[in-house]
Amino acid sequence: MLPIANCVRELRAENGDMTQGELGDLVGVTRQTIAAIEQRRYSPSLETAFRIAKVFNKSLIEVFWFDET
Amino acid sequence: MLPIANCVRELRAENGDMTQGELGDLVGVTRQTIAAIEQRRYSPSLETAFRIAKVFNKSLIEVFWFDET
DNA sequence: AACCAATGTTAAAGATATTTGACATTGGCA
DNA sequence: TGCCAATGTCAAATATCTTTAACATTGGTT
Repeated sequence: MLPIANCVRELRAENGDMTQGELGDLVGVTRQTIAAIEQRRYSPSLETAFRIAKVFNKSLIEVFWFDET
Repeated sequence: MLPIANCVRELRAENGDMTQGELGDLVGVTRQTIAAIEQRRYSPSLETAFRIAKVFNKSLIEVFWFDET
């Protein structure tokens, strides 16, 4: 498993059941990229991480963090 | 210019004049990678950004930020 | 049951990050 | 002056992220 965890899926749910596609459009990436990030198949670029956090009005470190364990 | 700025060079100076090579060793990347990040030739991966911040006991967002302008 | 939106998933191609090895430049110090 | 460490820089190779296109699965609704 990649060392970086996130709560993107939860944030989508909390924000009016936003879909992966809608979030991708707001961030400027595809829905497959959002899916891969949520499933931790890879961690996003720093730029994509900043943009995702901004959509939810959160700081990057509230959305992404190092997963100890 | 890339949209993400950082204060890595300043942090190295504040921490006993740490060299690019020493920081690279601590982070697990090469000195060329540190040089490229400082010069904003590209922005690091999210993982590399987290590791750099940790070396200086800083939060990622204290070391890297979106450069408005 | 049939339909439809959302999500899972994969392969191939493209873009970007990182490494490796090499050589140039600079500044301090013996 | 000559040496040496630190940094700048470049090209080629490798790794990782992202896109595009396609098809499968799931769950809800009519």
